[in-house]
Amino acid sequence: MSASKYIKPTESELEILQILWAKRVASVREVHEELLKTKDAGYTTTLKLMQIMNEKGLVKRDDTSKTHFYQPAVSREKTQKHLLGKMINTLFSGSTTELVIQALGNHKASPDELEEIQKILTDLKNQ
Amino acid sequence: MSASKYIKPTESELEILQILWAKRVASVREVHEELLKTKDAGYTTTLKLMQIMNEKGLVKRDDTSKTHFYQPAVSREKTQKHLLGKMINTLFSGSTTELVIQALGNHKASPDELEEIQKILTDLKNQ
DNA sequence: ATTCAATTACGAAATAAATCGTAATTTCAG
DNA sequence: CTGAAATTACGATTTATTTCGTAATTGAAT
Repeated sequence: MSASKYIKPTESELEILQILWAKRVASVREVHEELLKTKDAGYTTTLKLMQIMNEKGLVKRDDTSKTHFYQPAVSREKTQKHLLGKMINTLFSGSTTELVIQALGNHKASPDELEEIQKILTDLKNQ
Repeated sequence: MSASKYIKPTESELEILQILWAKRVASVREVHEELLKTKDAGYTTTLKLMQIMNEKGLVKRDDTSKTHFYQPAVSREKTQKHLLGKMINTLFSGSTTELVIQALGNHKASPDELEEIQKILTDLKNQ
């Protein structure tokens, strides 16, 4: 039973993972086009990053055809959980409540979203 | 009107800021002792980091006496807001709601805390 | 004044992350 | 088969971050 060490994606790697989580699978070209919408880097930079991510086990690569296709190899939820936990510790003195309050305060949510949160909250209270 | 660029603290800098936010003011020695509780680094490493943070404007230094005293020069709230916003964007597709749900789901809160969150939520709903 | 302990200053090295140029490879159209 | 276009491989460079050794400075005790 090996505890398969968590690999923390870097900033750039997260940007790529985000795209892969949305697309499920994509070529370097596709990811790169998407990245260009928000930042500016060369194609080979994206390629290299994705190759490194493959070595690290952050993505899986299908290289049966000329154009390689990449998929996330780490789940969005687990990654969120890890990084959120870390942020709670290093920035909110370990208080989830503090983070939630800060989040709700700064970024307005729609009535629908508030209802959704209310549901979760009610569930938790009734447990 | 210069928009005084936001400086993103690095991981290590955040650890130091956390300590300074709690203590309000501290010497390098004090910060270092505190750091040792959770990590392991040399004294001059901490010193250097704090000197760099001073240059960056992340902390303010009082060097009237031999032992210099440092204070945070960036507010905890603003830093939380920036980094939380960034995380919401790069990890929760811009959805605060998703983050809140994830946070409430993973890290259990006490009844008191749930009440506190409930208050905020009720306020937001009644706005 | 001299010495000692603590501190700061400085610079360099080690490590990590991101970037990109160029060469090699692959595929497909002709 | 051959050439062109696209892609991958590789290595080097750059930039950011962290680490630490050593020298200089300070202040207090004697």
